[in-house]
Amino acid sequence: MTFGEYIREHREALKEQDRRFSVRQVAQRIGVEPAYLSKIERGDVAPPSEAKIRALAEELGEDPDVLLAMAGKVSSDLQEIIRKRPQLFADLIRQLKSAPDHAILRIARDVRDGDW
Amino acid sequence: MTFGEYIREHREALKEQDRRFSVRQVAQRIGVEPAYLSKIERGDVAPPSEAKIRALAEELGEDPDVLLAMAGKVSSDLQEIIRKRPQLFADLIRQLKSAPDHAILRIARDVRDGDW
DNA sequence: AAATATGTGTACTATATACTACACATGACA
DNA sequence: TGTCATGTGTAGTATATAGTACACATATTT
Repeated sequence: MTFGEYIREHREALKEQDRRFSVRQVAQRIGVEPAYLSKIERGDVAPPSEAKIRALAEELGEDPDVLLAMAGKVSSDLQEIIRKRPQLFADLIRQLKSAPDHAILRIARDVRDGDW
Repeated sequence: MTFGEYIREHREALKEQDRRFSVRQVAQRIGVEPAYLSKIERGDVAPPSEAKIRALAEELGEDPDVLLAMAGKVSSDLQEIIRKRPQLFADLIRQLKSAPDHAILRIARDVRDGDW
């Protein structure tokens, strides 16, 4: 499923219950032209900027990191974290490339709980 | 220290011992015009593409992830790893934002050794 | 039936990215 | 001293990114 398809699907679902989720009205709320959002949803143009994707995520109640990923992007705040300690993070992330989900989850939990 | 300054410094250092490290010759080996490399080193233009930065890292014996970071970029292979599991990695990386170096290092080591 | 809202086609535009090509003054060296 | 290499100034190019503006046919609402 492409970025555009995903957006369209979820926007239309919300529209069932609330007609404020038309292309035009969502476009207005996230600050783009309706024709542009329409083209994005149909894959006629590339996904929009990170800022617009974030606004869209907020509007549709979706996870911004997931939407950014579908758009082929990585959140700029994550990039900044990595850029500040490139060797440490590059090494760790490559190690985790083939780790199972539960292992990554557990590490995140351990770090959060301060078990280190 | 900027990307350009760093490159110039390290290239000049190598040039002391080996005159094959002139702007012209390095430029030729990494596949750019000498004038362009000159401008990069003086910060006259933005850092080059990821591919050229990698070639430069190879040529100067530097860590590509570090050079990419100085250029304000994050390696595309890391971005791809994150994009495949955005929630897991986004969460983990944000957790590790303020973790001390030794903690991140230890996690990477633990993962490598399979202690999980 | 009239007014209004909706989705989309077409045609642009502005800025950034990632360079090349050529010329030229200066310095090294044979 | 002539040749060759060196670093750099100027000008230009191709492609990507991130959109806008307007018009128009088709619903939907009043």
